[in-house]
Amino acid sequence: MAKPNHIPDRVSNPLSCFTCQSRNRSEWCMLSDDDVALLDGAKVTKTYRPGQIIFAQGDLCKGIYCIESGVIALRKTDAGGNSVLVRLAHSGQALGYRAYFAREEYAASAEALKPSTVCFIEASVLSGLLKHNPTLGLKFLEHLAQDLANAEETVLRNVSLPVRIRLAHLLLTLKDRYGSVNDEGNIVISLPMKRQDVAALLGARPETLARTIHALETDKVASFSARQVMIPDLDNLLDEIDPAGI
Amino acid sequence: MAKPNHIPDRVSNPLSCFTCQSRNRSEWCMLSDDDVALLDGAKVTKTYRPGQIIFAQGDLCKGIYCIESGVIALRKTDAGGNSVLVRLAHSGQALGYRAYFAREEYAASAEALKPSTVCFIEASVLSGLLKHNPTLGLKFLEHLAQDLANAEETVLRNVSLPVRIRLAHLLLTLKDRYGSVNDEGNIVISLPMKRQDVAALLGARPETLARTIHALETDKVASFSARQVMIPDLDNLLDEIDPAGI
DNA sequence: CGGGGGTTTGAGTCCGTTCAAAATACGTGG
DNA sequence: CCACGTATTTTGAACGGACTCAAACCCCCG
Repeated sequence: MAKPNHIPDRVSNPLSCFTCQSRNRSEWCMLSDDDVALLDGAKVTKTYRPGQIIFAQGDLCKGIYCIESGVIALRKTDAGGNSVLVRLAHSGQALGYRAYFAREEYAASAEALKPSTVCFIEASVLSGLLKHNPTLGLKFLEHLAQDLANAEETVLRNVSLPVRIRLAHLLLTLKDRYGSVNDEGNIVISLPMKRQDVAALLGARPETLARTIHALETDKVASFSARQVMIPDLDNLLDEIDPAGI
Repeated sequence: MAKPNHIPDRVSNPLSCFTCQSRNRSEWCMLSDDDVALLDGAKVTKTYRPGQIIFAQGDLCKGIYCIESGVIALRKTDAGGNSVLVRLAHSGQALGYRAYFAREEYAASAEALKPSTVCFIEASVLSGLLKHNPTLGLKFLEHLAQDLANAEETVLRNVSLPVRIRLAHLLLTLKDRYGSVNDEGNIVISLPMKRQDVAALLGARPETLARTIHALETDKVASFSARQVMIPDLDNLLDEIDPAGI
């Protein structure tokens, strides 16, 4: 009677919202102690292993999720089976709020890329908090507005820039979260996903990505091995994005 | 001392928010009479002729706009001069709320495509209304969430569908707002924009659009003349989008 | 040590782009 | 209302980036 692998583990003794470090970096940071207590009592915490699905595109939205730790990919697929990776979500970020506020079904699937702990907050609890706390709504407004800016930026980049430059842009943003500097002073990025997903994030095929990676290595801009990216000189990468160096 | 053409006309005797038909179709529909009075007293109404700019990408956001009548294009341009048309906005819709809620500069320019009347509401007035009316914030949350869904849908379509099918999709949505049926029972769409803008909406070059239009005409799906599109049989258009007819 | 998913490579094709020129529509002033 | 100049749209030819399909290669894991 082993548990099927696709069922996440319910955490029986989860972290309290009061001590949750992620909360301070999230939209919940301004809640009163009473409201945090409410949140804490209502949340359901689960853990997901890489590949497990938190919610699937088309599912009814019954609340929103909050990532305590881990990395989640939001993947969107069309009728023809084509798919893109909309974005990555990290600890402290909410999940599923778009569908919640639009009163729609999920327009994307959420899949754990790393072992992740995620709390679920039911719609009724959330709507209570929102009525109670006007600034909570404003936080979500800010978040959605920035998501929208990112999405529109992506539209523009996808139609106007070749894959090579889009990849350079992506490495630059991944560097901030997943980058470090090694002994030789090179920037090293530990990618949280496989090649397929990097391609899906760029709106390109895996084959195209492989070729583009090869080209960047030939030009000494970056070297890739498994999920490690080494960038010997950041200026070279920046030159990709802005050849003129303006 | 004629007024320069790029300066919009300030309307000295504008329509009251109480009688504004557009308000009922907008996020403002649920305001109390007191709040409508506040809005009415604070708004500044201007008219714009085709080509005039309501706000420009990079400008500081000092409030939001509300379209009383007309058609506005939101255009986004990158450093290299590439640009896409993000969306069209119509009477009853707000403008510039993304920048307002994200506390950012405008990420796109708003340009009148048709003669348009637009009201401006200052940030201080708006923030007062938002504090006062939690449901106003929820309305904007819903709007932003739907905008985000559209933007992500656009990302997916742009990377996975050819221009021809994207154009078919576009015609289908334009039909709802700009379409009518003529004497012979054909659907006729009066495009509110020039070819360049249709291309920018598809994320394609004008030349590509011209060729694609030619192809659709050859296949008897639609015929284009100036800004009129005639669709003799809607099924043909639907077949473009879903060739299998599933 | 043998699968099997993921990645890479190769060859060929297609779609969309670029650049240039011709045709057409448009607005403006006479 | 027509003529003119300008902007837009269309057409053509050639190029190129990304895709498809297919096979080989590689890990990684059982």
